[in-house]
Amino acid sequence: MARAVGVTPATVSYALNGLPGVSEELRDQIKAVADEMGFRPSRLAVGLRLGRTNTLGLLLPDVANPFYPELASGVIEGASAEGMQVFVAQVGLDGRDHASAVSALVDSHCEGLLFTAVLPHDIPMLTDLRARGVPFGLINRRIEGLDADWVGIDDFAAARELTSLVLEGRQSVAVFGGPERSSVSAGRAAGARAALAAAGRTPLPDGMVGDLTRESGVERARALFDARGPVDLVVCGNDVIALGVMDVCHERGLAVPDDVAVTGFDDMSFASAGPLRLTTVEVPRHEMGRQAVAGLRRRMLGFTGEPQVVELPYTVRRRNTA
Amino acid sequence: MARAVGVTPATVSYALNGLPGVSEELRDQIKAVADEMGFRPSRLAVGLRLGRTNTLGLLLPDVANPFYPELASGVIEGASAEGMQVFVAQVGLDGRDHASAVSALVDSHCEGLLFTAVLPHDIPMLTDLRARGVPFGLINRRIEGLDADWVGIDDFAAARELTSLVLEGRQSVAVFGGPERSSVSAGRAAGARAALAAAGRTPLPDGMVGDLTRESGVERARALFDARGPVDLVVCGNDVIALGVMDVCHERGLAVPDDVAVTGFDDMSFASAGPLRLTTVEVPRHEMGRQAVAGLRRRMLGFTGEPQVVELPYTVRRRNTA
DNA sequence: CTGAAAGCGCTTACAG
DNA sequence: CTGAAAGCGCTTACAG
Repeated sequence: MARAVGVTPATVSYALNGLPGVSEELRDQIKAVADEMGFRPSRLAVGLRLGRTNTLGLLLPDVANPFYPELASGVIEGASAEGMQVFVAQVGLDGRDHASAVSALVDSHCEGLLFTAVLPHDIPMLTDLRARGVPFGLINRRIEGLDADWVGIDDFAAARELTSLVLEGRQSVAVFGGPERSSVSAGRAAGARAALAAAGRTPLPDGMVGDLTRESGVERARALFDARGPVDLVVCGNDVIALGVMDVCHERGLAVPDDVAVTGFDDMSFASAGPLRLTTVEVPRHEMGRQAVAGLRRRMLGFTGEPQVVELPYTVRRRNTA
Repeated sequence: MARAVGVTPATVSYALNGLPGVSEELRDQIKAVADEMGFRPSRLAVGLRLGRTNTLGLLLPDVANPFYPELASGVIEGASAEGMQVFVAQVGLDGRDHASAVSALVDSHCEGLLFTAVLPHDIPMLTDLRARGVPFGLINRRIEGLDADWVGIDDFAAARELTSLVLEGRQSVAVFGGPERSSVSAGRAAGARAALAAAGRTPLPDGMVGDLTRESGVERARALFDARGPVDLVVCGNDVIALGVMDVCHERGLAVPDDVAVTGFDDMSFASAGPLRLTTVEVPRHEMGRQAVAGLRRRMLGFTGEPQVVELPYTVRRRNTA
């Protein structure tokens, strides 16, 4: 490329990066030739030289839960708008493989990492990351005892609001939460309990903890109905669990919401499919991704202030399942 | 790192890469120190030196359609199993931004690219890519007139099989396909038509082409029912369209499948939600991703044979909507 | 068996 | 205003 114009690589670099020290005429000529040849600087070489790669890493748990792809979409879109590229790595639902995924990402000189499913046992890995000076942010889940940038919603308040809204006239209430150690699931379950407590009630002890899957919803609903017959209301930790609960209602001939009311959480696209129009909380997944990138970007640019906590607005959607 | 052991970087490189020319004793010592210090070679430097980055790029259209995340999951999993990392880039539904996404990926020295939503107008971009020696593969959609590695299913046969299966007793049949230029949508629509033709029938001309979205399903169903009243069967280009059609059936008090039968395509997880149990075709999305990586990997390793076409098995799932 | 040197493709002080 | 040189962190022929 340099040879084509008859100058040194240095001059090309100056010209293309708009630095002073090269005449306008020559600059234009170099730019023209670069365009013509389709010359583009190697990001590898630039990264190595500058120590800045414009790359970030995103860690996602498995994709059976459509929550994550939409979050990822926000991250990729936000990154792309800033000229950054995104390595996406996949980790187990329980955060298995976090460590190896992280080291692969760090080896590739990601300038920042975004985590979407942290659990308490990830603390050593994260403090190690911090010690190595790699900025990171948490999306959705957070960890008690680890101050870090975080983007999410107030799951407690949202669950309390949703539950209060549908509680009227419902006596026996089950809360089908998610994994015990997930801050998000814990917040949602606590919010539901708080709403019940405000009405002077306590939830049934059945099925409070479990996976955020449809199968888990099915299993827990079967066990619950076997043990207690149809209950009045099942508050679910996410829409997917709610789907499983409604599968069981259907299988046992129970009408939703007349016999059993059901609420979800997240407002996935399928939550309002056909006759099934789930009462749930809309979580701004895409925006969470964008905001997380914005925060990480600031860190990458050297911001060293206090951990930033971004709590986004949610929307309770009352439809026809509760 | 080299200094810590008191040898040159060269010796460290030899030791860590298991090359001959360094005593076992020294090798062990170097490995021990490397582990202790958490030393990991910079992928940037290795990439620059070797011209091999162990990185691939995946281009996805927007994620509203849950088809793609599961495909992406297969790609990421397959790549990870081979020690490769994946840059994920997002392009518009109609392949807008393909060119700029591709050049960003190429700048980052991706050794191969995987496309999931190519259209005929992408041909120049792809031939240019080939001219530059960057291997690529197509998943799901392909393009007539461009020989390239491809992984997918036989959409024509699957749609024909599905349609024949549910055709009995259904007189007026609409086919709600996807975008005209998508090979996948075209194949599915043609398969449905072939099944109809075999029964001596032709589809209604309404709504044959449209987006693969729920909104499009809603709009087309409304227009169809307005024009012709309830039809006997609507064959949809994917599950999401089918969802929209069933929304309209519900809104107009039409029973599925008694008044209107509906079929989908893809078998997304929500396709069998509660009372809604869509008759559809299961597409092995995850496996498509894995196979595409395997094929691309061979190319990256220098395989230059004929374009490889991998047609994966599908499964027709007859449930209760048709 | 080990060390010194060149080079991957850039950028950036530093001389001219 | 332009060119020669060093260096980012590695790997790999090439001498010793």
